[in-house]
Amino acid sequence: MNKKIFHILVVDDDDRIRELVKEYLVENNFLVTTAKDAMDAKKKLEIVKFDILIVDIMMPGEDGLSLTKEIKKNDPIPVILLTAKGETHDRIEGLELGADDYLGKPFEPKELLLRIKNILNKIQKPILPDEIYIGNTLVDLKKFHIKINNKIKKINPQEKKILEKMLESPGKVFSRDDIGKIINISKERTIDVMITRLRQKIESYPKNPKYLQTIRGSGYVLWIE
Amino acid sequence: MNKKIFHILVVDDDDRIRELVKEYLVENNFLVTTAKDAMDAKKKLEIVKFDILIVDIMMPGEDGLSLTKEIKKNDPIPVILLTAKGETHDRIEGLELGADDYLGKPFEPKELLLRIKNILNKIQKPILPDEIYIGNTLVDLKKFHIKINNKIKKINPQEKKILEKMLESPGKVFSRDDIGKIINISKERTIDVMITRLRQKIESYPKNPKYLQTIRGSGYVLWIE
DNA sequence: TCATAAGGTATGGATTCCATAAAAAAATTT
DNA sequence: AAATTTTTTTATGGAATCCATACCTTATGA
Repeated sequence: MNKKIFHILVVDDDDRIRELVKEYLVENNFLVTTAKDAMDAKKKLEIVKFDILIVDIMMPGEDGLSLTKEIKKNDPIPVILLTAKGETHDRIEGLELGADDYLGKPFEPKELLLRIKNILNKIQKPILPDEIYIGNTLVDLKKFHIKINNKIKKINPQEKKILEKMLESPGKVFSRDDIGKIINISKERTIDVMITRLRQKIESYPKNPKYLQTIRGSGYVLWIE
Repeated sequence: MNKKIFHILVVDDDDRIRELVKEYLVENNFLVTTAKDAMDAKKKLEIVKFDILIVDIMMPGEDGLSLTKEIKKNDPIPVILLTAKGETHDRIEGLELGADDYLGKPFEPKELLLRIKNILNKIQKPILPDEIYIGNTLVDLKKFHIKINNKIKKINPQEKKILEKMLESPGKVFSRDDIGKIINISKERTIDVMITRLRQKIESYPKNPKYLQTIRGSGYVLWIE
């Protein structure tokens, strides 16, 4: 049985780095395509589906941050940003934009490989059906709908994201940190608020939650029956 | 805006014609591979997946008809046959064998291009029936008509294109980018406008769209019931 | 049982995103 | 080339959502 071969797109204007990275990754059994700038990258993204993107922040023309932002709008593809030494601000901005990881230049190829594997581990997500039951509550993630007691309620994108993740692992305790990572938020109260809202939508008696429960000191769990 | 690049295999024993056709198609943004006889062609077909085949009927060794027949047994790939002048009988036989089109030599490259595009158009799109219902709204794409509440409204070419694509995948979320690709537009507001106009035509209550809905942050979906 | 930590929620400002009217520009028909 | 239709842009207001804060409630264990 063969493992799936992952296809990586490396976007960097520096020929040397591009080829070096490519060579190293190919040695490690990845399929690698390179692009020398944002335009080139977008062209290739339209034609082929990549599993992961490695993007240099500093590039002539459209820069890596902007490219990442644009791509992430339509595609949840994982992105690793390459930043020149000390670009702390960019790093933060990059992560906020939805980059999944970053790596400061100069870097050890081995380190890059590590990050890639790390990300690939994470993305092996089970595919959820469009309609899922939580007790008698019908959740339609695609439509952003919840049907409870014959009433239809709408959920918003953030709520959907959280629900989606929790539905992938019913019974698993999600710490606030976990949830924060899903929707890029850190304040604890804010996360509580989102949970409250979700309860209002999926529970018949939100004050006595049956499915979306609090684990004091640890976080929240979702039970689906 | 970039389109998918199609890969064409040209099979002809005549070097001159092979190169001429190749050159012309490459100029028109196709990826072209050539083969000088049936054996050569089959070898290449095993290695790479082509989108379309152009085959000369008259060839030393296995001829074009036989080759077509053989290939079509395993692969529904579209084939255009090239026939010498006056080979009427072959033409008919060729079409019976499953060739998708034929072209009599000598031909204008432009004519070949036309046939290719014609075929690619067909295989690209799932075929929709002429009349489709969206709820109680009757859409006739061919006539550019929409019949809603017993009134008939006209849709414009662009509107038709969008509707067509969305009807091919009801329930699929189309990002503005997706829609932009359909009609070659990039401005987001412009796309909003087209959606608004479509709503005016297919929805009974355009302000509360039931079928053509907005997915905030993601795009638009069309539901047909 | 009381003090304290942890969790719940109502509220609202800021921001982002979307709808649409109206006008300009382009394409098409007459 | 005038008229008409269609496409595209622009401007604006409004709505949805995000996110934080303040204040309230509940659980826990000393």
